[in-house]
Amino acid sequence: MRYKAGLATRERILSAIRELLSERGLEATTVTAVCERAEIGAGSFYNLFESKEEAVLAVIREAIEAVDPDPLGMANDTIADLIGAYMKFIAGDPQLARVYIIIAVGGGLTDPEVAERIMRSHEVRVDRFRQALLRLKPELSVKDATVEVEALLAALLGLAVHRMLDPGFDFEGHALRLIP
Amino acid sequence: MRYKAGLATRERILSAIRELLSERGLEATTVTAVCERAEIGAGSFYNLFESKEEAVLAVIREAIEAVDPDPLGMANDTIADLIGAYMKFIAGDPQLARVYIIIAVGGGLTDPEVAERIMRSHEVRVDRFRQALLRLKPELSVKDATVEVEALLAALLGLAVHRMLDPGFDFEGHALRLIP
DNA sequence: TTACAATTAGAGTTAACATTCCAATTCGGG
DNA sequence: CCCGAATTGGAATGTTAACTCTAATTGTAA
Repeated sequence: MRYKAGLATRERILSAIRELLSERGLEATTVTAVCERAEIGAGSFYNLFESKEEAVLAVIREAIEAVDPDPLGMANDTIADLIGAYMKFIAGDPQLARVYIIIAVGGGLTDPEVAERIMRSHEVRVDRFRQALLRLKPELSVKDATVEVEALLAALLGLAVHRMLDPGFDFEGHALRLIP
Repeated sequence: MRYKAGLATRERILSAIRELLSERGLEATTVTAVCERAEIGAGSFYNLFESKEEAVLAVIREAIEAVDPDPLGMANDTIADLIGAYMKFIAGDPQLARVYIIIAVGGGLTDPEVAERIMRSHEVRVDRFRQALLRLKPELSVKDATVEVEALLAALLGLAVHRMLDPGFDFEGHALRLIP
C-alpha cells in the first residue's frame, strides 16, 4: 500500500466498518457487507488488510482511544473539564461512541485483547479523574476519592449506554448534573 | 412436545443457551455449540424449537423479565427496596444479568423486537421508581422526580455494566450508596 | 400390550462467510 | 512513455452456520 488510491480505499473500508459496527453491531459487520458499503471488491480488502479481524480491531482501537483524548498534558484539568471531554466524545462523535459501547460490552467478553485494552483505558481514566477530584476536595482520602470516581464513571457509562438505547435521552443534561 | 423427555430436553437447551450467551456472547451461541453443550443432536433441537432465534429469544425474554421481579404488588416499595431488588438480580443471578446486559447493549441494536421490549421494561421501571421517590420526597415535581430517577437507573446500569467487565468491582457497595 | 405420537441422532442440504487467486488495470518514478 | 509494482474486481475455494429429512427408538394412553 504505497499509492494514493490504496490509502483512499483503506479509509473507505475503515469508514464502512465504523458505520456498520455502530448501526448494526459486530455480527452484521461481514467482509461482504463492508466491501459493498465501501464499493470495492473482496480482493481490494485483502490487498490492504491481513484479515477481517485486523481491520475491525483498527476501528475498535480507534474508538477506545477516542474516549480519552489528549492523554498527556491534562494534568491540571478539573472534574468539570473531564466530564466535559467525556460528553464531547459521546455527544460529538456518536458513531464512534456507539462502537465503543458495543465493543466494551459485547466484544469485551469474547476477545481478551479487547477486554485488556478496555480495562487499561479505564484505569487511566480513574487516575485522571481521581487526581482532579483530590484537587477539588483535598480532604478526601485516596480511597474515598477512588470510590467517588468509580461511581462517577459508572454513572457516565450508564448514561452513555442509555443514550445509545434511547436517542432522545438527555445525556448532556444528566452528565452536567454529575459535576461535583 | 408433550412427553416428559421433551420437556427435560427443552430445559437443557435453554440452560445451554443461558450459559453460552453469558460466557461467550451472542455470536458464539450457535446451534451446534448449544447442541454440544446440551448433549443432544440437532434433530432434537429442531423438534423443540422452530428456529435458533425462537430459542434465544426465549432466554432473552426471561432475562428482561428477571430485571423486574414481581411486577405487581410492589406498590408500596421504597426506593431502597427497589434498589435492593435490582442488586439482588445483578448479584444474585450473574448469569442472567450478563445475558440482560449483553442483549440490552449488543442485541437491542439489531433486533427491533428486543429493543422494543427493553424500552418498555425500562418505562415500567421508571414509573415504579418515580412513585417510590415521590413517596419519599413529596415536595418534588413529577418532572424533577423523573430526572432524578433516570439518573439513578442510569447509574445502576453503569454499575452493572462495569461489574460485568470487572468481576472484582464492588457493585453492591456502590449501589447502596445510591439510596437517596 | 399395543398402537401411535413424540423424541432422537446424525447425515444431508443450502447458504453465507472469510479468504485466496488471478487476470486485467492503474499508478507513478525514471 | 514505459515498466515494475500496486491496485482492482470478481470468480473460485473451503469452512461453518442454520436448518431439513429420515429411519430408528422411546413414551404413554387406552
